[in-house]
Amino acid sequence: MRRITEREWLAGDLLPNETELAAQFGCARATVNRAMRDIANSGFIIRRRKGGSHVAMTPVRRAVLSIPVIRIEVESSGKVWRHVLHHRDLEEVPPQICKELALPGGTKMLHTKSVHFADDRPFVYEDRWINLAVLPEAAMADFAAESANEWLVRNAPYTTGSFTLCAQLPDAQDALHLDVSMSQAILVAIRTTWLEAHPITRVRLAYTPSQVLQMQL
Amino acid sequence: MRRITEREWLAGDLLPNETELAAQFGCARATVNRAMRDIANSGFIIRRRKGGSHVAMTPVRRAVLSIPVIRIEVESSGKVWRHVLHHRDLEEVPPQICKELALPGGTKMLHTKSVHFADDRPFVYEDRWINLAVLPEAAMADFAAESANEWLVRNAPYTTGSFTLCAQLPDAQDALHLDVSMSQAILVAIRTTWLEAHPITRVRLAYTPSQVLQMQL
DNA sequence: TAGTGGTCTAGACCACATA
DNA sequence: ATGTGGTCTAGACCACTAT
Repeated sequence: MRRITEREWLAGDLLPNETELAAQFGCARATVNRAMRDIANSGFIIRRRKGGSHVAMTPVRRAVLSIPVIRIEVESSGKVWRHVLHHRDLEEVPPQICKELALPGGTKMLHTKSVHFADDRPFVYEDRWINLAVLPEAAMADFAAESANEWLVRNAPYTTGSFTLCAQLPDAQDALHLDVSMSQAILVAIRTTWLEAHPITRVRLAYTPSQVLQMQL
Repeated sequence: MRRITEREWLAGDLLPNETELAAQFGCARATVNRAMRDIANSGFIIRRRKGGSHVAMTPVRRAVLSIPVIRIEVESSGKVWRHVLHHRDLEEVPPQICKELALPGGTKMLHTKSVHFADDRPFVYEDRWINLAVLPEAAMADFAAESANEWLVRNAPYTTGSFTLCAQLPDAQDALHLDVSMSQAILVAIRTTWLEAHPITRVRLAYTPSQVLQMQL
């Protein structure tokens, strides 16, 4: 790492192999392997069998966003979390969302709408669809007592998912629930999770205008 | 992992220790260690010496955003990338940014402004500060030929950084350079990178309104 | 104080991609 | 065909921290 950050080894350069580095550092090959695997995970080098290890040409810069349960997110900033369930019904899924989830048109899912508060100020407005075909227990869950967000984290392990972020102007519902004007930009996150090939849940989160997302490089 | 995703081991449960698991799987303890370290890194378990390994209470879900060089980002969507440098000057850094970078007020840095195009349509407007104290070579670089974005990726490895996303309405400069109205929400990313304790660069990227950020869970 | 994970070693065999 | 990283082993000692 020192040789890379101090530009002694430049982008594209071939590094010595593990055996050679072990000799240089006077340690076992396994120790070098462990270190280089960590460095490769962090994106600074590219490793290939037979090809050797190279300093990454365009260090793949990755930002990692931690997504805690919303209650934890609020409470960890020292505020009091509260949650109001506005809507809960079995409904036909809009065509666009059906397409997103690769489901046939006219499928019905559990639709919930709720607002999370931080110190009695709206924090995020959540519009969620839950697939009862995969998760029938959700029909019995009391989402007024435990938020759907938290219930799902505890009860619905997933194998894959996607997360999309965009900037929008609040629609009428967003503005009403977040208590903001319709002329301020807000962050909107759309998240879907899947258990193998089956969609579990699709949620749209509308954040209040002051919210930012902080990530670590 | 199977026992966690199939909810045989629930949130908070104590896992057997490494020696016990090695016996169960009929492998060496080092192999169990390697596997559990990976699982801990992916957020499913929490490990503590003497305390043992527990299934994470609120699985910290992480979304990973890949940040390629902007030219690559444009070209990988099949479009032609082009780049125009509008401004390049040694200037006094505004107080707010000085504070952000933990620099004394009145520090001077290289200030560049440029627009990246995709198929001749504005893609992102970049407003960047570069710390010549850490990176004197940047004073000589021709950012009209190679974008500052790309030059820095090739020439300025960093050790830490932060990445902040927010939704904003374009200011006059954004609107002008991106050729959009000032009443559409846009995504704005602010990114800083550091080499140890020294700030290298601070950039604000204003995206066009249609842009979204896609991440993998 | 004792038990856990963290780390390292010296050696071995294997899978894979490249020359 | 060959050299590289990938993985595993059996053992050892250490650092941390819960009890």
